[in-house]
Amino acid sequence: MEPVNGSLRRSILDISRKMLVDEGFNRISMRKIAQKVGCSATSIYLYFKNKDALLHSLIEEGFEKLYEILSALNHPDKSPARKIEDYCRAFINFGLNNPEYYEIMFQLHPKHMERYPVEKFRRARRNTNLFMNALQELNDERMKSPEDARIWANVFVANIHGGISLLNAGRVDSRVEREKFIDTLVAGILAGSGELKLSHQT
Amino acid sequence: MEPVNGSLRRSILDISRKMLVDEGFNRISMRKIAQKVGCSATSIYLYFKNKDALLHSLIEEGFEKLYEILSALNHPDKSPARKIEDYCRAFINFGLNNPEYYEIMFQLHPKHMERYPVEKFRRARRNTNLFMNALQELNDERMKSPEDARIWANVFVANIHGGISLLNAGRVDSRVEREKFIDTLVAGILAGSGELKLSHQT
Amino acid sequence: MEPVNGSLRRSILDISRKMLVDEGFNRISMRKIAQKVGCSATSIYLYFKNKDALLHSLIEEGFEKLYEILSALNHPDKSPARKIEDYCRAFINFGLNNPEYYEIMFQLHPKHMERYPVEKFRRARRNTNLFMNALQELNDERMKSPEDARIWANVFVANIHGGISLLNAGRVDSRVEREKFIDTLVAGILAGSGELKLSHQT
Amino acid sequence: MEPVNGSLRRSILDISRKMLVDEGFNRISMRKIAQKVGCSATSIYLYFKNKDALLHSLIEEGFEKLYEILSALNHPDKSPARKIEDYCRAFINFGLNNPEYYEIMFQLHPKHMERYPVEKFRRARRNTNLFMNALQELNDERMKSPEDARIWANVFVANIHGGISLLNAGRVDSRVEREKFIDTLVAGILAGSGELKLSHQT
DNA sequence: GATGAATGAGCGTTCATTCAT
DNA sequence: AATGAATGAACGCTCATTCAT
Repeated sequence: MEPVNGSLRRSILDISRKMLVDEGFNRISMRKIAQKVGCSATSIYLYFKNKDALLHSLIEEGFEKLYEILSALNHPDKSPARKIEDYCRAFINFGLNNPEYYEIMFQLHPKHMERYPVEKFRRARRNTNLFMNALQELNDERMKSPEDARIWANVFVANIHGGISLLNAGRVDSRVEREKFIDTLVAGILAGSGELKLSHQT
Repeated sequence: MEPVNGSLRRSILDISRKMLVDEGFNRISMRKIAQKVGCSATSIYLYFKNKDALLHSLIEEGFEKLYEILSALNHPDKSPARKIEDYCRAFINFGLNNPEYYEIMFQLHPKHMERYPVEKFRRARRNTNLFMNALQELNDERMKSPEDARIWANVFVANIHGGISLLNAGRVDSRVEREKFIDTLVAGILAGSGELKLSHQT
Repeated sequence: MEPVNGSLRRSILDISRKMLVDEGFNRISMRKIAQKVGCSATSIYLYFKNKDALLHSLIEEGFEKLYEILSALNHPDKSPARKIEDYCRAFINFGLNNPEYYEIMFQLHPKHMERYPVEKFRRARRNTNLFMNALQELNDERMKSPEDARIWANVFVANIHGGISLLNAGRVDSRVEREKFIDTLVAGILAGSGELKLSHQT
Repeated sequence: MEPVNGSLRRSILDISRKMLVDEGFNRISMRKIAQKVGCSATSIYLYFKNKDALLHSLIEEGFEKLYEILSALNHPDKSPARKIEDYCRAFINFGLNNPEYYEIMFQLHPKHMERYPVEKFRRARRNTNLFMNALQELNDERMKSPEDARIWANVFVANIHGGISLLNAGRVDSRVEREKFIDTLVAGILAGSGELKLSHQT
């Protein structure tokens, strides 16, 4: 997968990622990427079989990046509740700061991406698993079984995702302050699982 | 579903709505719609000024339909908690049963739809307002101010939306039962706002 | 040629003539004409076989109109030199005030208008003939034969046409005052045929 | 004329120039050009940004070509009167022999060509300036000021243009011999400016 | 490793025109 | 006398991709 000389490949990924965030997936074309990278459109095909393959690489990188961010918060001396809150906030920040990235990671329907090997989406699970593990560390009886923790972890991710998605799509009532919305969203998530509470009031 | 006679406009709406979910907004073309409808591409322009106008009509229909469903649940003799739960479940059902509508209603970024009059999205508020009103009926001190109720209503919608979105996108862990996921999602939402509880255990 | 009820036909001609001047021949469509007239596009076909036929009618009217203007200047008690100058100025005014009209009358290549019966262009000759007749009234020996007068008449029209054409196309040096250009153009024409002079200096 | 190898750009220019006179600017399409050239419509865009840019190139080439022809006649040991007559005849020949160039150079209204940078039309001035310079070399008091010479130069060009335009459009009376018409046109121009005379009688 | 040349397919849209009523 | 419904053809243009070098 790695080319002999990786620098051009790297540039293509970096630039197309930025363009993705700035202009949206359907608006970027191989031509435009090549132009910004400073190579010919043909050259992209040396490193990526086609546009889809480039997209797949971006998705993978996205999941990787998010996992790096979240797993860095997983200090052993942190309370599980605190971990969960930190995960939530970091997840939200990631989604808001990389909206188009986020779109291809979580909103792209597999049907629209048939060529993408489904199993790769499982990488996303690693992120959900962080939530699951923290939930199991809680002494909550509802979370004792791994099945329950998994369900709740998926629900948490869904809640987070819903917030990011509506914010990015501009569908949150404009009279609601962004900050308060996020705080309430996180508070709701934590409360939802039972005894969790926000670590501080804002 | 066939154009047969008269309502070609209706056929165009129905078919393009269905195509939306199968192929995504940017992948459907006027030609393809026409082909499936069984008319010429030109004919679409007899009923819709352009592609955007067609999409706008679909969005409007979606909001209208959802509001019809939710507002029908707003019986005066129902407890506010029960109302909220009913709203949640009906909302989720709508999203899962009409993924085509859902995608354009909640996932389409305004940036990609610049010509859509933003004010029309305010129709969506009517749905959020149903939640808000029910929340204010609760004797929860956190919901006393309309501002707080509005925030929570938006958070609820975000939570619901996140669940629908991940389910439709096939991003919920396949080991998690769909039913349980939905129940937990709703339970989490209700618990999130404080004293609310599921009306029945599953 | 006249329809039973001529009013709609009249409206179509008037409006399409105005649109022609305002927007150019290729920019007007049957649809747009119909819209401005306030009838259906189909209705235009009741009075004109097709778009070309409508254009032909406009051309005919143009020649007719120009002839009306020019022939009105042909008073018997006017000197031939004065007649010629009056013709020139009236011709120029017509061309400048009806630029698009003018274009279809004088610039439209027969090749592009194959369906237009060539003989109809002979109507335009009536205008040239006014010049020819006036030239023959002069006691200029060079104009004695009708052949010579005809040549000079055609040259005069060409000179006038050249001025109108360049002015309308914005191809006259912008540092040259429009008024002076026209005066010099007319002076040149009159001098060109020998002893003619401008009736007044400006 | 065939694309053969290398200069596809050249073929596109040549062929579209020829098509221009046969079919008119608005009637030629990128597709039709491509078809005649023997390449794909897309390929044209490799050499010209869009249809307008192609047209602009043609216009520029036309002005360049005409200037080459006229300026070659500007020998220092030639009398100004002779220069002017030579310019006239060469100009006319150019217009009659290259009607395709001519149409886009002098007949295309800026309104229909909004994107063409107006300043480029100033190249055409170089041609008018040749007339202007020759006129100033005359010992004609009416031409002493540069302003007057400029006006007369523009009038000369207008006269020439009118003749070419009507000839090319087939609007000169068919009973008039082409040769005589041209001779008379030139004679008229020369006489128009005062003491100029044809260098020979035909 | 990199590219310039080239293309077929497709896009949203407009057009003149026809036909049944 | 007039029209609404419908369409085939064409438009300028962009796209992802290929291929010879």
